[in-house]
Amino acid sequence: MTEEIRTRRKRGSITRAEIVDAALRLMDGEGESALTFSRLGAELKSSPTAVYRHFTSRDELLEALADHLDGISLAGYVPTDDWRADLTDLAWRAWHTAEAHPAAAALTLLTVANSINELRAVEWILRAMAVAGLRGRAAVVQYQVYAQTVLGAASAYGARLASARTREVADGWIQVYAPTDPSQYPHAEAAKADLAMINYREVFAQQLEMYLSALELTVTRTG
Amino acid sequence: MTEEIRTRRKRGSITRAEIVDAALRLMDGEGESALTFSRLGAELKSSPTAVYRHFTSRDELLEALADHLDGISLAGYVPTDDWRADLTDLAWRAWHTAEAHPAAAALTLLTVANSINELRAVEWILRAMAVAGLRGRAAVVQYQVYAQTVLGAASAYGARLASARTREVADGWIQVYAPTDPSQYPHAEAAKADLAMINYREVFAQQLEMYLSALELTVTRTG
DNA sequence: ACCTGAACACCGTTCAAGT
DNA sequence: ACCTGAACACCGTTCAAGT
Repeated sequence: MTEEIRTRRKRGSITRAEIVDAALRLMDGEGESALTFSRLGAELKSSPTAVYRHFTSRDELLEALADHLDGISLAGYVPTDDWRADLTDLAWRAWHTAEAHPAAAALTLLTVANSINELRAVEWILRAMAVAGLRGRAAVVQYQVYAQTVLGAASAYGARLASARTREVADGWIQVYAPTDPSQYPHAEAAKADLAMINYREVFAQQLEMYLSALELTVTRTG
Repeated sequence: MTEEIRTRRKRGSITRAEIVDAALRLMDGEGESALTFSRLGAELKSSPTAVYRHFTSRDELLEALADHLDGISLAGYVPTDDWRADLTDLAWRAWHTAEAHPAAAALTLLTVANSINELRAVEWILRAMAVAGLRGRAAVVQYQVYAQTVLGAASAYGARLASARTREVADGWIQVYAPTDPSQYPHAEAAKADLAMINYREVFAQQLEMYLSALELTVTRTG
């Protein structure tokens, strides 16, 4: 039993950025369930309710967290004149962010944040589409297809890592399917060993390559 | 003020299927926040704790819900010898399930359920890959790419519909981006009108078509 | 894998009062 | 968009007792 000693925090000493950092640290360490006002207060060495001076609700905090993850992904990114290299770079940045912050990525990557770093991402992706030769509606549709492909895969990866971490299962590998009556599922049964050995990074690499090839085909057919 | 009258439910009169149906009805009507033991009890005309005789936790109920959604998607599906038609059919079935049950789809579609209907889906998709000419590891990787593409898009769609429903925003259209300094984001600024008019069904159709074309190319190159 | 009501530890949020 | 502690309505889960 240690005595809880806490000196009153000075007026204005808590910032939104500090709160978002604390929230991310909690989720990285112990998953989504660790993100409570009580735990945040302890992490910030303040009262749990102090967070309400900076965010009106838990949802608003999550929106800020989504923007923060976008910011992490984009940090240091510099566009080039090679659209395919740029879209590959941006995709792996999202993937690595999900890998570093799985619980937060699973929770926020699929929601539209309408925030500043999301806008920066939109700008860079649309720029790459323009370099590829796409304009107007076609460029916007491809932005959506690209974003859906990358963010869907990254957040699924985050969800798998987060649930694996809480269930103490090995990372990156799918669980084995164990049908009660294998003869009813011949293809799944035959693929059992390969299903048990899937590496998600390789699947993402394949998915990205297929999308970019299809995009290149679309572009050359149009241009 | 109406008097709450509830007769004791008979032993064995509550089934897992009935509970899952009630859970889905609650989420369809009022979103994820409506899925509480208290609301479930009211829906089942039973004690909230009766659910614990059939599921050991809320998480286990969600796993059963995930399986139920897979079952809804597959209902009436009959495979053919046209792999491209089959993969298109299965993809739109997932999409329409997300459209009919957005909150439940957003919550469960991205998690691995390891359940019977998920196994049925794996079997049908691997069968289509086999018809396309893929075997072994290559078939399993393509199963993963396909599933990630379709489920990522469907659950993102569900999440958007669910948040639009709770926020009373029009369905199927993206919110307008409103940058504070438009000149910093020239491509996003120029695409503003098109971004505001995106139809997600069309984006999904495009994404699916691009994946299937890329798959066809892979297959013909290999075979 | 029977159904119920009371109880427990917790959670997000509000608000009057302190600096 | 200041920080705190008490309070409120709720939530998932447990458990002894009823059928």
